[in-house]
Amino acid sequence: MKRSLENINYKDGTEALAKYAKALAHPTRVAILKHLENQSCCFTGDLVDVFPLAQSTISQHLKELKNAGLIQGELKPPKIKYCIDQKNWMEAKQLFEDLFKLSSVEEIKKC
Amino acid sequence: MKRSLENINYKDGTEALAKYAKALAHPTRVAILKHLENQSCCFTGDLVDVFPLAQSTISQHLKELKNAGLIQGELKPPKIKYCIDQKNWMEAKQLFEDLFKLSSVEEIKKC
DNA sequence: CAATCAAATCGCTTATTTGCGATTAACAAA
DNA sequence: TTTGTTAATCGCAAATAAGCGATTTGATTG
Repeated sequence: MKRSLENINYKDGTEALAKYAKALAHPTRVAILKHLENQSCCFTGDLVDVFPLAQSTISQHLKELKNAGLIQGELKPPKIKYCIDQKNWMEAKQLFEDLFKLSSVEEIKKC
Repeated sequence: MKRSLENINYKDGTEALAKYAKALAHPTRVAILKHLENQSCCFTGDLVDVFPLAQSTISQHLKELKNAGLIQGELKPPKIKYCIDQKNWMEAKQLFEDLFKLSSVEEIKKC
């Protein structure tokens, strides 16, 4: 992929929002998060039972959620308990809120 | 990519949320939306001035935002005025709100 | 009709994502 | 130390996404 040489300077929070959105950009990952919310926490093994996906695939999705900072893994041998990462979860919540806040007030009258 | 033969039945709203998140999963598209919010509306030409990206690239991003339903184009010859699609924008807002609502209340005490 | 201007689309390249099976690593328990 | 269980990682294939220049389309104006 040819990329623009000059790297773009986005406004504050834009890239962070995109990062979180990317993590949410797959239905399985959204479903995992919803499952985490309902079950409080869960193990990878549980998810393999819930979704018709291979263990490696689930693990990969968990990895991406972890990389984005939305979840964290707590070692509970012989399993790993995944939980929502409250700090980043709240940051994401705020970023999405901010994005949707503006327009809902201003857009209607101006557009 | 080998796909699971059985297609997964996600809970209501999960795939819609993932669809919107995917549209937001690129900083340029987030920036475009913020720009739309600030400027009320804009033309593709304007965006080419704002971002160091080719016209075709901007157009592609606009197409994806349009496909996701987040924006709509109004013909204002010889230009096209893009606006937030209020109906879908509100649906997206609601879906993200719902996702983030649950955990913020329940998760802390249970986890 | 011809010229013009904006925006979409095409064709191509490269990067990333998604998925799987197989293997490896990590850790407890026997 | 060996065994068993769980999750991560590797290596691969295929699909998508991201970017660009070039071209085409669509609508207006001369």
